[in-house]
Amino acid sequence: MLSNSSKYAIKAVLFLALNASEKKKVMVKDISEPINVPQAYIAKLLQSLVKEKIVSSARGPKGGFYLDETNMDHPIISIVNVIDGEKRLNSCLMSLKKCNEEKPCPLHNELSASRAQILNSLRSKTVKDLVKEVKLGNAFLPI
Amino acid sequence: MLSNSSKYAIKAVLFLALNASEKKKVMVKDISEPINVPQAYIAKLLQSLVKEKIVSSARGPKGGFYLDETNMDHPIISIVNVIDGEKRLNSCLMSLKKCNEEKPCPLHNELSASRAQILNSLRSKTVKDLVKEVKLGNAFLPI
DNA sequence: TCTTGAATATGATTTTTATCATATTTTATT
DNA sequence: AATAAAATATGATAAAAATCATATTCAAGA
Ligand code: FES
Ligand code: FES
Repeated sequence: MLSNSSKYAIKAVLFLALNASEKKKVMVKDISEPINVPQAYIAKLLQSLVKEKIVSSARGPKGGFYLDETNMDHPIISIVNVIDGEKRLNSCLMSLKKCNEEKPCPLHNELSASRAQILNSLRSKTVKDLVKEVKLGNAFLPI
Repeated sequence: MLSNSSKYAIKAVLFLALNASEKKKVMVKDISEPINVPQAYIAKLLQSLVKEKIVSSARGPKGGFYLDETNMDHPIISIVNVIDGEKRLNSCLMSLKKCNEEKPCPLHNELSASRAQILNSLRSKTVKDLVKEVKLGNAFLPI
């Protein structure tokens, strides 16, 4: 469904949203441990996210990663798109290509509605939305 | 979502259901071309499926693959389980482990219903069910 | 029973994904 | 300006998934 890398990235972004800010940046080594992802690995993922402006960063002493207000408004799918590419969640369930709506495969009619719902949630839910759920105690960050 | 291998396997099974029978077995080379999967690759997948009794086979001249009546009644998920293993569709969307229902991740509440629907369809729909849809012209086999 | 046509078992190779390592660049602090 | 602390760029290695190759086994038909 999602690659390991995407899962890691989502965890990291949410962790930052909850624990960092422009005036309290967090370094990779303080991210990797609580989210349980190897440091060098999450560092690389974060770099990709910074490049696409999904997260913010600053180097040098007092540097680190954080999310600014615009970062918080990104939909979760944008994280997945950066890490996994656009087509991962989009390909036909029976072939490697995307759905052919005129000639749907036998799984399409059965499953496409559910899949569309998932896509839709990932598109509409922002980092801020998920953070709110965690703050309300309705959801938890898995390690 | 599903691995390439699972998709290939599902295509092959459906192809057999539509084009083979105990008295009209089909050889790998006559399966691989129409479903557009390399021969040696689909051969290996079919061998796994035979071992788990998802498809039937016979060797020697006049041999080949086919589906008998019990094969036709297998749910699609059993194909996926043989090829991808049980946990592929089951892991938590944010971590590598399966859902923790008591402490759901922030994506869980949002997405688990849709995911459960998908699982449910794969569990309830049999090979025979999908074949029927194809025969009715409601669905098509992708190459 | 010999030959031939098929699946099967086994394993090698290639590609992709995941993971690790490090030299370079930037910036706050002294 | 010099130092040190951080991200960044880049690339190496390891593991897993996908793909390819082939020798072996089994069964039908001559
Ligand atoms: S055509 Fe296969 S899932 Fe849409
Ligand atoms: S999907 Fe994460 S806890 Fe269920």
